[in-house]
Amino acid sequence: MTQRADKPATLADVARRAGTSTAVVSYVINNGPRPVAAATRERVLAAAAELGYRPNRIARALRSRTTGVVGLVLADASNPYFGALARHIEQALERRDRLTLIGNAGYSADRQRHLIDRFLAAQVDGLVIVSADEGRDEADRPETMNVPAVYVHHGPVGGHAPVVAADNDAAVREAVAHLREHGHEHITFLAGPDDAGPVGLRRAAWQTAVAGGAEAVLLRCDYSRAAADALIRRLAAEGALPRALITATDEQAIGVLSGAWACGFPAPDGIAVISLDGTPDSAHTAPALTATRQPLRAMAEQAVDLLLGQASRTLTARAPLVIRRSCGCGWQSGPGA
Amino acid sequence: MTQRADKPATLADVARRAGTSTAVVSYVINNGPRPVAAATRERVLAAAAELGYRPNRIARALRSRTTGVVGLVLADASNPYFGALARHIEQALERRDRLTLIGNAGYSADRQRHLIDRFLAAQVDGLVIVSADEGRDEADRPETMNVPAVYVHHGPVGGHAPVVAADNDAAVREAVAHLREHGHEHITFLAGPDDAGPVGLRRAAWQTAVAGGAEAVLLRCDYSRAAADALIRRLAAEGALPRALITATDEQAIGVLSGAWACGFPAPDGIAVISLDGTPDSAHTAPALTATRQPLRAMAEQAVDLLLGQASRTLTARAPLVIRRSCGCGWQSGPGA
DNA sequence: CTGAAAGCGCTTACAG
DNA sequence: CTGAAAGCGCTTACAG
Repeated sequence: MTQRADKPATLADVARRAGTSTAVVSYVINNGPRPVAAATRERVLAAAAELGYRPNRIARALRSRTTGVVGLVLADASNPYFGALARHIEQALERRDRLTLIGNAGYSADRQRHLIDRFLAAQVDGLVIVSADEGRDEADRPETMNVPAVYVHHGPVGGHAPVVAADNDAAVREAVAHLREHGHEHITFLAGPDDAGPVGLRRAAWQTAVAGGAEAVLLRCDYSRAAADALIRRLAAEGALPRALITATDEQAIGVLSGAWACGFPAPDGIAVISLDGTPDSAHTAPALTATRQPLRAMAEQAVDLLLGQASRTLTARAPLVIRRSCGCGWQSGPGA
Repeated sequence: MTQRADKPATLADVARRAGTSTAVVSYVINNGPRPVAAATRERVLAAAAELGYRPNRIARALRSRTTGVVGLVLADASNPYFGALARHIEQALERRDRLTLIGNAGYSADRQRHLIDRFLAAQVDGLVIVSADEGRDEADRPETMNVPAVYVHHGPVGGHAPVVAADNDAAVREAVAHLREHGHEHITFLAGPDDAGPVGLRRAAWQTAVAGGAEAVLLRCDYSRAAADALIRRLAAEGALPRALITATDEQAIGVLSGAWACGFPAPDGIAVISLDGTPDSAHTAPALTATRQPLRAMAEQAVDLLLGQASRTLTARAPLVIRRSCGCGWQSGPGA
């Protein structure tokens, strides 16, 4: 059936073959905006099928000023947390028949701004921004440009764009409570290099949760496994290894686990660890990581609905604590076992 | 300087302001294909700057039939190996002023085909395919469609498109040799569920490398951490845990490490492990994973050069063995220490 | 319900 | 070196 032509068939080819006008062909291909007689419709559909007609999205975009493409700005796709988020966002977009343009900003505000400019030049219908650090003013430019934007994971301080993120406060409270059930009084927190982004929120939530309890130590390091690994080794060497630690991110937790193991203080006996960024794969560390499970798919769905105007309310999703072994829980038993 | 207009400036606006034709403006914006007098050029540049002119890539694409967009088909962006590859490919493309459309095929040939169709409809200038399993014939369609394609990590059996991959044979030989230096005679291999993709090549290379030695056991499981973890637990329960194991992928190695730890046979004493997919983060497992380091950035650069016609030869890059602890090596010492 | 035609913003022969 | 104009493949008032 499909034509063996060198050139792909155009709307005009279909119209000619169906003996009608390009307007009518457009109406049936797009189911509107004008009605078409059933008989005509059949002829058009048949002609399109015979010619193997595929609409040229570029031409459509030029005329209708909507591309069906959304730009996704990411800090770093090789971080599994962002990678998983990217996958869910791409799939949510795909379900709504949109294409995803991706860019890695690499934790740099300059690169992020540059990527957004390129996406804007490509006429994206919207922007999904997964930023790790503080969004500067430039992150707000998209609104200015009349392109809808939504932030996932974290948004800029004074921005107008919606922000989709999990409930950091509840997650931190739950982690602190769980470590207390294990009998820990000193619950240390491992934050990022500064209080930027959601990690700042988590740090604050921890501060509040441990207030009134025993003295609480705040640790900081970069978000890489390597940095956390090195920090733990240093602390162990100084005899200052915490007994119970909540890490802001999975990557840090993984570094803590490997560092502690290397120093002879493996978790959970040497150090009890809970992470706040749980991706599915955090189950396969040694020992298995107890972590807050970020509802990535729900976040992606909501972000995309918001972006495409199919939802209006921003609801912060619950991030439940998934209890595994790094906190000190036994195989099947609860705290204290 | 930038105009406060609601509508972005067009080529025609710039031409009007510079008192020239759109053709001339196009020539200066694109540095060709016709020469322009220096004075005219200055006027055009000034006008463009004053109006904050940004070329409309959609219009350009419709006219010139080249979009500056490349489609990247990936098995799964939440797998850190693919995520890292995706990041390098996007950045290589960005350096050459191309945009990257991304899609997750989720290990499904149907979804991969569907994604390629969508990318083709969006008029991509090329396709980068990072396929995990056997590429079926449909993976070859791109050539038919006159869109250049390049496979990274693995290509279909009888395809014409170039394939960029690391040297699996050499990597496997090196891993086997290293475990032998540690005194292991029985070197087990953990492959995927079947011999599809590069893993099949690695399996074959292992077969060859161990031929003539002691009896060699082949294991298989899915590519997830969970599957490898479960396999190891089962083997341990049966008393059939191998003493030395090469895993086809990092994800499997991580699952092996966590499973072995959970069973009381932690690596490297309980089981010596080497992985063949080393990403930078494999350094932060417990114990640190000895692995073949895939030259991801070099692979991405080469793939993109090949795609854009800036390179013609496919050279398989060396994937050196990075010795850490899971093979049994000590802190600073070599094999046997 | 249908058709002829304008126009989206560019690029590029073609003619000066 | 420069300009007037056609045309890329669509969508969509507008007029029948």
